[in-house]
Amino acid sequence: MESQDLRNVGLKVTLPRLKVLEILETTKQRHMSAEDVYKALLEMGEEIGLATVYRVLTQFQGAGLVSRLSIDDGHAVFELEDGTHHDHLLCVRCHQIEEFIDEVIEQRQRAIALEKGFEMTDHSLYIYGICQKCRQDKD
Amino acid sequence: MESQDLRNVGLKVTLPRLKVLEILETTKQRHMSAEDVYKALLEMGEEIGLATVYRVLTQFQGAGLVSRLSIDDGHAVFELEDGTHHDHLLCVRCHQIEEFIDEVIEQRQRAIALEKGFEMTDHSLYIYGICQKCRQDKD
DNA sequence: ATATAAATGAAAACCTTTCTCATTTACACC
DNA sequence: GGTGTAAATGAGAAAGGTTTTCATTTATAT
Ligand SMILES: [Mn+2]
Ligand SMILES: [Mn+2]
Ligand SMILES: [Zn+2]
Ligand SMILES: [Zn+2]
Repeated sequence: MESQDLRNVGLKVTLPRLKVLEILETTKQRHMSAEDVYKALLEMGEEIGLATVYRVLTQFQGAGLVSRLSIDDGHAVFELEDGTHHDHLLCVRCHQIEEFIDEVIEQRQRAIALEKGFEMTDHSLYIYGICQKCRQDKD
Repeated sequence: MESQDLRNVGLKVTLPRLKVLEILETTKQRHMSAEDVYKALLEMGEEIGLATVYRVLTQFQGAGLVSRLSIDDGHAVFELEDGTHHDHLLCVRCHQIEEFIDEVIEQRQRAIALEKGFEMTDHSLYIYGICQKCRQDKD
């Protein structure tokens, strides 16, 4: 049960938090905006305010339950944290998101930070492009 | 003279465009937000509206005179285009920006896009961290 | 059950960026 | 050098995603 997940990270067990967690765990799309989550809640019959959705997602991020991607167009999407770091490919046509891991890139990033005297705290890498399906549909 | 630079890219020579170009060429900080440029203009005694600064910077970008970076916090910064693609390291303390080029990373990105069937149109890579100076100051 | 601190909903505020529209300006032409 | 016309500008409004405010509701410790 998710109640324990919430208590484990020091959050009180409330209906909005349980429902948001449920959405994230059961929805087919792994990457969701706050608006996506909000709409999914409405469809589910839960009248939870958008402000609360934002608050809950931000708390989840702080608690390490979800991570937030900041897409170029000033739009954030959230995904359940699974412990494995990965980066993203984004289709500029259909907005589909794919994930990838590349240890060579990770390594080079660490080397560059070191070279420049930076203590790396984070990094973000997005590859933008046109996905296979969109390229077939028409170009 | 910059007038010719503007004509070369098909832009009429106007005072706002000349002054914005002058700021970008003479300021010590290579990476500037629209607000930064706007303030620099005010200090220079030029009363150019912020909307115009945004318009001019966007036109310059379209013309290939400047490039725009989208930083994580939904903030854009502009820099004079010098023809060489590069990526950025950002200090999360003092917001200093450093640049780097890494052909290994560039190559891997192309390979990943290919692997996933994406036609890459762009990519953005930011390494966040604490710069050398900020680490010395106190940690 | 009760008290208390925390969480919520609704709406307003925020912040950066873009748009609207009346006014000004650049530049081609005479 | 004037003139006409389309383009550029400034001020402010609007946009759009996100955060804040504040009165009300809720979770949890006692
Ligand atoms: Mn992901
Ligand atoms: Mn740069
Ligand atoms: Zn696509
Ligand atoms: Zn620093």
